[in-house]
Amino acid sequence: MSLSRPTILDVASRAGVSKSLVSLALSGSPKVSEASRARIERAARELGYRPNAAARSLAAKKSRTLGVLGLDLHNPVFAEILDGVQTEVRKQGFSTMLVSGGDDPAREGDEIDTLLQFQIEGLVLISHRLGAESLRQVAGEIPTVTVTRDDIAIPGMDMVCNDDVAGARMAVDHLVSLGHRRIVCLSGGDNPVSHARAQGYREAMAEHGLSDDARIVAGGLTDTAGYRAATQALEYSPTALFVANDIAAMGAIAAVEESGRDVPQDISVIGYDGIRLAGLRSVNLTTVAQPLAELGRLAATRLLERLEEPGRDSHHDRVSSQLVVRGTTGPVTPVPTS
Amino acid sequence: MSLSRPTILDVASRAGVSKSLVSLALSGSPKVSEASRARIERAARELGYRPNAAARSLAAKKSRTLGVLGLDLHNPVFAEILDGVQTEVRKQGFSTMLVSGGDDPAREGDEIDTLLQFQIEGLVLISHRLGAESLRQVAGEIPTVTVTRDDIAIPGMDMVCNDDVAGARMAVDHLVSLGHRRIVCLSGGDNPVSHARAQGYREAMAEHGLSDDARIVAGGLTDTAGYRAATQALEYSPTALFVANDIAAMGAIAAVEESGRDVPQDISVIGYDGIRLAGLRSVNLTTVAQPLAELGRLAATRLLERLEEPGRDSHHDRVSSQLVVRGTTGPVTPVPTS
DNA sequence: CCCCTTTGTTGGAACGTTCCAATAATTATG
DNA sequence: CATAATTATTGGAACGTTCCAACAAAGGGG
Repeated sequence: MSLSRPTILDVASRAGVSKSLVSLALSGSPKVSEASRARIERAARELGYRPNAAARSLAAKKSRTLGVLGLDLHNPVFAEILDGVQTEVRKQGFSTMLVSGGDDPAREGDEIDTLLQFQIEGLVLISHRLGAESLRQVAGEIPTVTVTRDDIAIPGMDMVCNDDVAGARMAVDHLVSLGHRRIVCLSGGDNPVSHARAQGYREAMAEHGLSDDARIVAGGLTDTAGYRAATQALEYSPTALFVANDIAAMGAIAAVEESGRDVPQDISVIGYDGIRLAGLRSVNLTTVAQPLAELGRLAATRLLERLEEPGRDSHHDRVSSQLVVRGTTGPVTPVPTS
Repeated sequence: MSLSRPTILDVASRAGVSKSLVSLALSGSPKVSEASRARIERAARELGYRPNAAARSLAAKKSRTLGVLGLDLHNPVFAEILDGVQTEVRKQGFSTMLVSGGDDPAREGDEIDTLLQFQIEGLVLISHRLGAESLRQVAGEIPTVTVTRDDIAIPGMDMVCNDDVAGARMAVDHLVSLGHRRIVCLSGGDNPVSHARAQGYREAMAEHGLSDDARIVAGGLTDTAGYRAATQALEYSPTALFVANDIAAMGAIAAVEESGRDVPQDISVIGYDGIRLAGLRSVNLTTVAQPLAELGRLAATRLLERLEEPGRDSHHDRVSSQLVVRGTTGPVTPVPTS
């Protein structure tokens, strides 16, 4: 048993060629004779040779690795986007290095630093909380693409997101088509995404001539935030709730049910995001589904394109979301005014 | 604006010292004078110097990076364990490189290969599907710890898991204490974890003198598998279901409710794992909770310990799980035999 | 005041690759 | 059959670190 890993030199001497030829052969160069290639491949296999990524990256000055910064692994939205990113990145022969910021926004900077130490060639930012300033700085240093965020445009940085305003409208349209008028919006708090969704709600309500019925309750993007906001929203005796995201919608449903009302019999609830969880049988949530994996795939594609062609203009993709009707929305039932 | 990143040499010349001293200073060696240290740190800061991890790993022959192989990012169990791993690993100044196998078990081998190319120093395997053969081979090549699996003992490999047999017993004990007798187990299919949980069920039923009531229905670990298995289980007209994991339990609840029965009024349901999701208000699932983050933290600790002391004996930790009573289990309601 | 220790500091040799210019071997061309 | 053109192969110089042995400078003891 060998003490240390075999290197390219071991392979070379076993195959009876120079290290350079081994390097050439293993990288699939066409100018290696069939005979040599076969012997080299055989030698490599026999020795269990595995290239040293650190040495490769050092010599080639490129790591063929992309960094991904995500907010939080528990967040299903993040997990599903990441999945799309990974798929595409791998397909193109790159690797992925993943870090997550956790609850401390300040740590996101450190995490990016770690990624840069590993000589990543590009950076995917998923639902991050970087300010315009830091974002600009990062994007200046390395090709960057952000996903789910389109509030800050930076030259040379690509953005991939869904159209939150349009999505929110779809949600409202759906509810209105079911006969709802008293639709309350449970907002997701003070962040760009939630603002856009609330904006779409307002616009759609106006279009339907329901501006007077429009009510926005301040909430958040978590289960408990949804619960609290819904509890508060019940004071407006709504027939439907448009909630800023799926997780909060689940909290809202719990609040509605605890108040003795039935979903969707008494109150319809619609979420946003289209996480898998929403499709589970016992959840069965109507929602505006973003093509999450597709967002990730697209982000990876844009980033890899930019690596090919560094100076190109910023791409700004807006993919369209889709209404997925499940069991938490239904027609208004006429209130027995007895 | 400089064309390429500053190196240690740039820092050295700016600080007026040799590259060696910079290296020493930046790695916190005590044998650097205060004056030099200050100047070096200042120079590094001014240049925006960031060490090149590839070069460092090459020269030092260690990467200070751990690899993590997980089954699937969507799986909340995995995400929560990973969280624990990351926390601990980072605390010790290591980085983490994450890959996931996806649906194809064969790809897990490739993924490990990628990790090894990056010169990872240790490997954390979370709910993987490697066979004994490959597992032995991997563990022979690199310090390895597996989480949530204790069926294959390999010398030099550490294992961290919960006691599934004991956990399943707790579930049954809980149900029995509520007066249940006709408790059906929805198994999680043909894998070591599910076998252990079914085994615990059997043992507990026997202890309570309920062997004659014991029924195991073949299921799976997904939402739909739980749904189907529950549908089938209803034929035994049970008063309670013990389901192999939380996700399947959610499917089971949907099946019970669709059949017109109420949870927990007519049928109690208990899951296993303790994913956060189970705690959401609208889910509110009673479950046997594994300390998932703790499992991850412990795995990382064991692995890092092994790096310190390579030859040591295998550790085999079995952490205990905890019953978390929520809203899906309740006392048996006497059947109106009318 | 010389030698010895301690404290700082340094240059050079790794580490395992890739890349390039140079060479060797082979085939085509006149 | 010599020479040119092509095709295969090679050695050496990077890449940016760490580590080590060696050296300089400064105190301390005799």
